Amino acid sequence: MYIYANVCYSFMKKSRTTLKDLAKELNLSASTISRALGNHPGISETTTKLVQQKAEELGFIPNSIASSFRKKKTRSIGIIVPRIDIYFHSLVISGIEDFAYKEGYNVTIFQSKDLLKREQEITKILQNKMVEGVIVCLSIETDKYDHFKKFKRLGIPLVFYDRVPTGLDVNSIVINDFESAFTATEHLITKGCKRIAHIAGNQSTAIFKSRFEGYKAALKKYKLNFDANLVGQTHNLSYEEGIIQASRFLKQTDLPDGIFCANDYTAVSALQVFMKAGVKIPDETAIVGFSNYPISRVIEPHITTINDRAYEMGAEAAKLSIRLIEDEEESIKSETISLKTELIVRESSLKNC
Amino acid sequence: MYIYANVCYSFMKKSRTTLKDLAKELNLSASTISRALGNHPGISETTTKLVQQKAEELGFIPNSIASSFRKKKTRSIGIIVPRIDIYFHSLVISGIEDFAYKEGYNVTIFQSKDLLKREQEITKILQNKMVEGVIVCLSIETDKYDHFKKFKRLGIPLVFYDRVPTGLDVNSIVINDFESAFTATEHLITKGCKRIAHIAGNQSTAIFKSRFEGYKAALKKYKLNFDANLVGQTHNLSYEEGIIQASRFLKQTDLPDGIFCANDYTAVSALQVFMKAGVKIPDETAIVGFSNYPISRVIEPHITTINDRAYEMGAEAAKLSIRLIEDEEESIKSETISLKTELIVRESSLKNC
DNA sequence: ATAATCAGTGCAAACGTTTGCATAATGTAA
DNA sequence: TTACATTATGCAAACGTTTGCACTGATTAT
Repeated sequence: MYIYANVCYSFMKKSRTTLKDLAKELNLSASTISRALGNHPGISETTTKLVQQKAEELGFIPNSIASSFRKKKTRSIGIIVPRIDIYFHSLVISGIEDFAYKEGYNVTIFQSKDLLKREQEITKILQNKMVEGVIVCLSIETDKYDHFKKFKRLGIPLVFYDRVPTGLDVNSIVINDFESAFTATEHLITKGCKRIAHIAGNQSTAIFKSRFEGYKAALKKYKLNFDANLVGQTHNLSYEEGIIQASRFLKQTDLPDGIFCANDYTAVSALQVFMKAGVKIPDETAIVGFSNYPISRVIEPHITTINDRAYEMGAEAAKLSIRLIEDEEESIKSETISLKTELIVRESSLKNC
Repeated sequence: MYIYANVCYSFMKKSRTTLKDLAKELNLSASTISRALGNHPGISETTTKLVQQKAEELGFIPNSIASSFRKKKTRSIGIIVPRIDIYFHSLVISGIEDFAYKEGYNVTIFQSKDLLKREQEITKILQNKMVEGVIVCLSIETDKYDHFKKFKRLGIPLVFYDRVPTGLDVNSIVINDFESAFTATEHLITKGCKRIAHIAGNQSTAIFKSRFEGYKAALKKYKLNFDANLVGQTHNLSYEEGIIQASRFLKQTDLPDGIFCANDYTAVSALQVFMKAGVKIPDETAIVGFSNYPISRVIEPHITTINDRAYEMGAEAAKLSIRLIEDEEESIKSETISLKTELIVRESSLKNC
């Protein structure tokens, strides 16, 4: 006795309709179809209409892989960021995606997780001609740049943002950290602060070094003493490190009457540590942060901070990248675009003076 | 007199070395090269070594477009999110990217910007066989799902997360919002709250409706009155809307002694509005939020909240998507994975009872 | 010694689209 | 009418890789 089973091959390849199918259907050549769909001027209007209608009817979907392969254009951009879930980067990516979308490009994202090794792996993947341009924010570990050299040889334009290679001739989008920090510190000074502390980021990273320099330059300009005891070095500007440094400031015999923090997280720490100790913010100590994180406009008192233009940075990066992709005569010169930041004044620095 | 210029065509196509180049160089056929590079068992060890060494030497980079084209496999996944710069989504994407990267897939990201029309456009783009799987969080406007149907016909597996189509048989990763809200409310009740308010999200969105239902169910179980005056409906759970609703609660003759908020932003609003009015948190009014945003563990008092497992949600979505892509016999059944949430108890609900 | 097996390699087609060039059909000017 | 320009379409190659099949020469089994 035998039992016959009726097997249903649900996975049978649903083969798509191709150009050729359409061609056969309409008794035209594949080339005519291709041109008609692309609104090529050489094709008569009637044929064009006919083809487009039939394509719609048969649910024709062009195989963009085949097209990319033939045209050697993928219309896609690769992005390497340390992590996506850092607010700053998510904003930048949003700016990139928005601009790229408008221009008909799509974006493929990779996280280096701040590991040099992973960053190197990713560059290898991206070189397989999957992307026409690459936008990068370096991992914190990155201290050599050989893995990026191949892109140049392959004619794939590279744009860096925020954390950019030092001493190299590259395209980059940055803000002027020095100037921004100077402005922030100056703001505290004009509000009457005389003894201004700084919570600093990792000094091996150029941007945090610049912020520190900007702070010192402002002090110098207004002839205020620089006191090393009023500088709290941190490794990664975390909330917890901010608490440690602010607590250290609190132990000084002479309290600082202003604190410029290299980011908003540590500004929150400083705010909370000082308030808990009974120090009045901003009247006894004013506080300025950096980056305009969402929390800065929510925590009380709201924190004065620097708008670091993350979204615009992304949009500019995409714009530059696409220009470099599409420019016939690939420019030899590299470009650095520096975005104007903006001081957002809120309660945390509004002392009556 | 003539001046001769030496023109340097810097844009001359730097043509890559191809398989054929390698083949010619080594007097082997392209197929042998291809197999050797893929460590095909049919090729002798000596030849394999030889080829790989030469490939390295000539800086051969496989053209993955050609490979994708031939193999009909792109190893890439498309993601559609409302916006990248919402912390929740950036976490989910991080989870997706991490898992996908480990499996050798890459991810291409699109933002619907919460617009149905843009979502529809994106689905069209994604159907061009650029991706093998698609992961989606619906736009807030989306109330019809026809634009997703083509994916099924094309055999491209679709996985939804968080905001998923209602009444449709789809793959999805969600948390149990009902149960989570129930737990959160129950927590307030066991802390002694008798008059519990709720700041609710848009009730046309399933997840916020479920949270509201969970809140009501907990009240019912513990025989507490449901008071419509203690429910603040919002459109998008923004910080500002939270302030409006919390202020409304404050005007009641009988203040709520507990507030369950459908997200952490509105929990912050409630916290601040009540504190400013001199209400002691948590002793007079306890507060619980939802989603475990970074701010909830930073603001003082720290906010009790629900960990909504965003990262894990992404990882699970990627895992399911890849399984569906690689499974030969494309399963007919669709799957819904519900992740366990977790109540994170912090100061804002720790009243002495 | 013959047949069968097997390891190692090559041939050639295929994937679906695009595009330079050729061709056919029509219109226009001399 | 002839020559030429114009318009609309088709032909066929190309993009670089992968893969089924065929082939060769060597080894093993009968």
